[in-house]
Amino acid sequence: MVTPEDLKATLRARGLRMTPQRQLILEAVASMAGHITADRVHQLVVRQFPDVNITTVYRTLDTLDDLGLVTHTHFDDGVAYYHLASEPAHQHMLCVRCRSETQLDMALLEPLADELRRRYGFQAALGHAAIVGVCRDCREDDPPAE
Amino acid sequence: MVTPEDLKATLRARGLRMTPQRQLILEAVASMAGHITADRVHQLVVRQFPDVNITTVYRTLDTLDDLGLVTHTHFDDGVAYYHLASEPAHQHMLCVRCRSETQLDMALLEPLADELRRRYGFQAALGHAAIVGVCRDCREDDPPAE
DNA sequence: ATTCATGCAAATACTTTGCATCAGC
DNA sequence: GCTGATGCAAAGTATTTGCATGAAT
Repeated sequence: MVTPEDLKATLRARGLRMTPQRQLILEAVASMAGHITADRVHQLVVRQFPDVNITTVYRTLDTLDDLGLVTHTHFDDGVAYYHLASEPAHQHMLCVRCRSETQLDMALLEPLADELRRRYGFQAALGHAAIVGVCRDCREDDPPAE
Repeated sequence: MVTPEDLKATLRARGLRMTPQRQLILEAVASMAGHITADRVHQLVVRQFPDVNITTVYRTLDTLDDLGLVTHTHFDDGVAYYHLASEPAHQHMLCVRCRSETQLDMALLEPLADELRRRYGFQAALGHAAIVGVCRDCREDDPPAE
């Protein structure tokens, strides 16, 4: 859990300032167990402070990402989904047919990450993009080609 | 290699029509060894036929995707990158620091795909999204946290 | 002749930028 | 008071939609 004091300290270490907006936006991300979009963060923040601008939300999420407090993930729609960096690493599988999401044990990705590191020296952020495909139920209805 | 006749046959099987635009757009995708964006396809097509509209490019790429002649991939910028479906399956690793791309042997992803199929019944399209991370050279300059 | 495909313009969704004002330190 | 942060408006990028015209069958 990231307290306002933690946030302030982290900001100051970089010469940045603590503001109510930054605190609110971090709290909004934290309030969401899973992922949240900039737009949704804005909706939540505006309930309490109607004048906070969506621009500030984008800028702040970017700042928090730089600070390492949050990270973001892309599904297959070009939208950035944010979550707390302190959350346990995880991954999602997204069914392109029914749009259902299945949470995934990150341990399954470790062997691949190790292999990429060993073979290519590449430090893969495998949680960064959701895995898309076709889920079991949809395959039963109409199996994909491959 | 997809000939105009192949295209026509594939289209007709679905009650769709053969048009010069569709042929040109498919050729543009084929001409590019790797990935190509809708915008880039448009640039290529317009050289020969200046009046072809970008809307038609988007619609046609979508149609070709439905027909299974092309597929698309997302990197980390929300842009769709297209390539021929008949190309050998492959994958890219994208360095978020230097934006360099490394081609990847798809065989490395097979174990993971198998595991996801076995455990979750999920047919993953692992080539659909690039793997982002930090490449060897950038790690040497400034290693990432994890 | 029918009906799908195209071109054009406008709209949409997400995100970024310029700039004057405001507020944290 | 200095300088970074914010709000607002406007622009930017990728993509989609409505509709009248045009072309494939």
